[in-house]
Amino acid sequence: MKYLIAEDEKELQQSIATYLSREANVCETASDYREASEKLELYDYDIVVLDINLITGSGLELLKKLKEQNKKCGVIIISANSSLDDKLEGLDLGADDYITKPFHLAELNSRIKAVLRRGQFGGNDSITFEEIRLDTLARSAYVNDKPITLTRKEYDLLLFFITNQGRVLSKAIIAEHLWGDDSDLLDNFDFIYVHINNLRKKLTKAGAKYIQTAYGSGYKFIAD
Amino acid sequence: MKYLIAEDEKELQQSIATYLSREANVCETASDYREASEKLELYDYDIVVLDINLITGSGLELLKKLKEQNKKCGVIIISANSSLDDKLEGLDLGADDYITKPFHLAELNSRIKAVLRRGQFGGNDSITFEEIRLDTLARSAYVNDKPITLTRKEYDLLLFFITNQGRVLSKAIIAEHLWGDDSDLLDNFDFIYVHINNLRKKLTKAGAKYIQTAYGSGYKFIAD
DNA sequence: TGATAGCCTTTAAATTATCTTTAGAATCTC
DNA sequence: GAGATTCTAAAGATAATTTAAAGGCTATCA
Repeated sequence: MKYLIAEDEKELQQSIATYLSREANVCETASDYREASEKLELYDYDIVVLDINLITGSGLELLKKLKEQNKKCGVIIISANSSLDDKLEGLDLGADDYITKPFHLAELNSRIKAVLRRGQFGGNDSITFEEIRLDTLARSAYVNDKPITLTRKEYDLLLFFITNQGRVLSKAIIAEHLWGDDSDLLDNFDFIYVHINNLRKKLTKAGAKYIQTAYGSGYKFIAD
Repeated sequence: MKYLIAEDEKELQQSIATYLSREANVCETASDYREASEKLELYDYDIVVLDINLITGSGLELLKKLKEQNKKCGVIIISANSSLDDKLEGLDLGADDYITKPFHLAELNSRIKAVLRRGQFGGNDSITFEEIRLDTLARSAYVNDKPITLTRKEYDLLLFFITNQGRVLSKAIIAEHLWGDDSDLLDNFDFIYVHINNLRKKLTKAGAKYIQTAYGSGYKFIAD
């Protein structure tokens, strides 16, 4: 999972980011309207935590743009005052949930989880593809209802594949989504081969082989 | 796609080139003003990554010249300081985007992709010609919505044909665009025959035959 | 109009690049 | 510190690209 925290109060931003980076693979931040807008244009996120009262521009504006571009990421609004108007307008514009300052990080986290569940996984805690089922709460995987044990990276990789089924995913895209762009690894993607291989072995052993190699460009997850 | 990296810090230049050469067909470099200027005059590029602070001459100067020559390539400026002036001036002069040092290679890559999308493909991820459709994100090709598997060179060749439809493309032009000028291959273009033949076979088999031979001058892609 | 030289098509083999797989070292987690 | 996970390195397998070569086609000029 890849999150973006758009919040201009540096301290709050940092504490949110620190807390959530335990949950997400990649947790990036934006400190003003421009940065947030730019990052949203450049990258795909699963979740955006958006402060409505960004100093340099309205979060609502940003939200509007986001939804016009038809991005599929979930949006959770932070509003400073408890004025209902902002919240309602935000929800009208397509935000998935809101939270009012001050709040507990744990609450934000569980709201995010709820949004992910509702949005990406169709209101369900589990997401399925053919005979594969992922329990997103427990982060566990099943093939034909028999559990298979996956490591964290394997689970993340499988989830990324399933949520992007049919699309060719280059090693660069996979690396960006699972490792972020702040890593030393990024001049050498070879380690991805190993994870692909490990995941493939486990899936194949359980009778599910959907990871196809697109020679020279990446991998794709597809039913034959 | 053909990129030029105009950057005089050797190390940075190399790491950019290494990263981007996974994405582009041809990724050439220029280490000073003269070299960059020369290459831009001689060859066509889809993207130029241009350091504004080239030691031996101003990148802005180069940009100005480029735009006067009305080249259609996308330009992304690298600026060392975060001084807004340089950036704004750059954008004024026709740069398509800018990025400030230090930056992540993945970000540069995403910006390039965005510029290409906006510019060359009219803001769209897929590009069509009659019953052929290319999904530029997935690097996959369809004829009448049925997928056809192309190798990397075949895909690149087809994309080059479609984006230059109707125009006679000499083998030299094709070679320059798909292989660059730094190769040993270039005193003998015969290998292009093989790629043309392979691509033709696949397209014909799928019911699309648009590659016409212009005897003695090249090939062109055209509806009958 | 038919001989010829240059250009193109096609196939197969050689070379090169990319991917798979394994084993073990480094790192993280409890 | 023990066990699991993640990453590195390298050898082997597979697919793509290039080379080479034989034969067909096209324009040109006797």
